Amino acid sequence: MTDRSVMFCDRPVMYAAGMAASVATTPAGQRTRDALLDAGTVIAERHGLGGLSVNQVVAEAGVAKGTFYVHFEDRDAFVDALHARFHARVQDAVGEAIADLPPGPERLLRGADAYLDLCLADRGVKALTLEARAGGTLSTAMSERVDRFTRTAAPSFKAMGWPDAAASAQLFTAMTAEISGREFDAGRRLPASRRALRRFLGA
Amino acid sequence: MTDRSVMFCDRPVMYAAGMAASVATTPAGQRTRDALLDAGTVIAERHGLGGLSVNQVVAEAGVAKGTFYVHFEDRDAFVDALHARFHARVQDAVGEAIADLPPGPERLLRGADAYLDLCLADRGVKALTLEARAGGTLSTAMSERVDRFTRTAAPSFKAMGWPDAAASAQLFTAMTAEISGREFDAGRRLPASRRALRRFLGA
DNA sequence: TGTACATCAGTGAACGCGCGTTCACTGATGTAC
DNA sequence: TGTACATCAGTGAACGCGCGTTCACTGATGTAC
Repeated sequence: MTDRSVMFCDRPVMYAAGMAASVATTPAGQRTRDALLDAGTVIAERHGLGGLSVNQVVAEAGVAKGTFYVHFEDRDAFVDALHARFHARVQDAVGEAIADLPPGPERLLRGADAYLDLCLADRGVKALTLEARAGGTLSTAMSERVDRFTRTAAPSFKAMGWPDAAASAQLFTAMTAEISGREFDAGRRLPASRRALRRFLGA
Repeated sequence: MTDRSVMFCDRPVMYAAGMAASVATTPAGQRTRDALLDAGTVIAERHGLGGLSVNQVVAEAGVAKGTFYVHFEDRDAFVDALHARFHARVQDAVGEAIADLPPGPERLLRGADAYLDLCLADRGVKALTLEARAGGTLSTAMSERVDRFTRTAAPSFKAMGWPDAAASAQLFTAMTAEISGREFDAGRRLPASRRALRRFLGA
C-alpha cells in the first residue's frame, strides 16, 4: 500500500479556521450532519426527492462519501430526516402565526400565508411538500407527518359549519401546496393565487 | 459464434395464436407499441413516473429490451408518449361529460367527476397526474398539456363572477388531483371528498 | 509539562447492481417474377 | 405454383455509467498518569 497520509492533507477540512467560530456552541458531528441536510435540501430543490443521490449530497456538502454513513444509516433515513426537519420548521412557523386565532377561515388563511412565506424564504423545500404527495417515494413516517399536519386544519372547517371537515382540510392543504409550487417556480408571491384560495373558503 | 437460432425459438411471440384475432384490425407494430405503453402504465402505477425503468417496462410487456427502442427513441420519449396517451383519454372523457353544459359550477363538477371516475376505472394513472406536478421529472411538453387542460376550467370561474379565474382553475385542478390520488389509494370513490370539492365551489 | 492511549468523525477506494442505450443479427411477411 | 429478394419488427448480449453501501484506515481531540 502506498503512503496514504497525503490523502488526508489536501483538504483543509472543518477543524480548521472557518469553523472555529461556531465550534464552541455546536458539537462538530452535529455541524457536519446539518451541512449534509442543508446540501440535501439544495439537491432536492434541483432534482426532487427521487433524484436526490448520496453522491450529489456529499459533493454539495463538500465531504467524503463515507461521512454520509457516519451520520445516516442509509439514503432512506436521510430523506426521512430531511423531511422531519422541514416539517418541524413548518409546524413552528405556522403554529406561531395562528397561535392566538380561534378556529375559522382567518386561522386557515394566516396559516397558509405563513406556510407559503416560509417556503419562499427557505427555497429548496418545494419537493418536500409537493413530491411527498406524489410517488411511492413517500415513506410511512413521512406521510404520517403530512397527515398529522393536514388534520390540524379540520377544526377550522368544523367551526365554519362545513360538513366533511377532514376531506376539506385535505383539499385545502392540496391547494396551498399547489400555490407553494407555483410561487417557487415564479420566485415570488402570487397574490392572485392567494386571493383565489381565500375565495374558495368563501371568505 | 454459437448457433443463435435457438434464441429466437424459445418465445412463441405475438405472431402466433393469441394475437391472430386482432391482427386483421391492428398493424403488428402498433400492437407492440401499445403493449409497451400499457406496461408503462402498470409500472408507473406501482413505482411512479420517476421509478419507471426500461427494464421493468419490457419485463412487464414480455418483449426484449431492444424492442423498446424500435418503438421509442429513448426513455424520455416513452414517458412523454405515456403522458400524451393518458391526457388524450382524459380530454375525451371530460369533453364528452361537459359537452352540453354552459360554463359554471355544474360544468366544473361534472368534469371533475368524469375525471375522477376515469382515473378509478383505468387505474395506474395516478402518477401521471400527481407526480407530473411534482418533480423536475416533468418535460416541457408534459407541463404544457397539463396547463392547457387546466386553462379550460377558467371560463367557468369567469362565468361565476370570480376574479382570478386562472388561479382558481389551477387550485380546482389541484384539488381534483388530490382527490384522484386518495381515491386511487382507497380503490373506490370518496364521496366526502367530492362533496367537499363541491362545497369549495360554494355550490 | 510531557507521554501514552482511547475515542470517534471523517476518508475514499472498491464492491456489486441496475440503469439506459447500442447494434449485429433473426426470421416472419409481403412482393416480383 | 415456386423461388429470390427486400422490408422491418423483434432480439438479447454487451457497453459504460452512476448509484448505494462497505470498510480498513487516518488524524485531531480529550483524558490519564
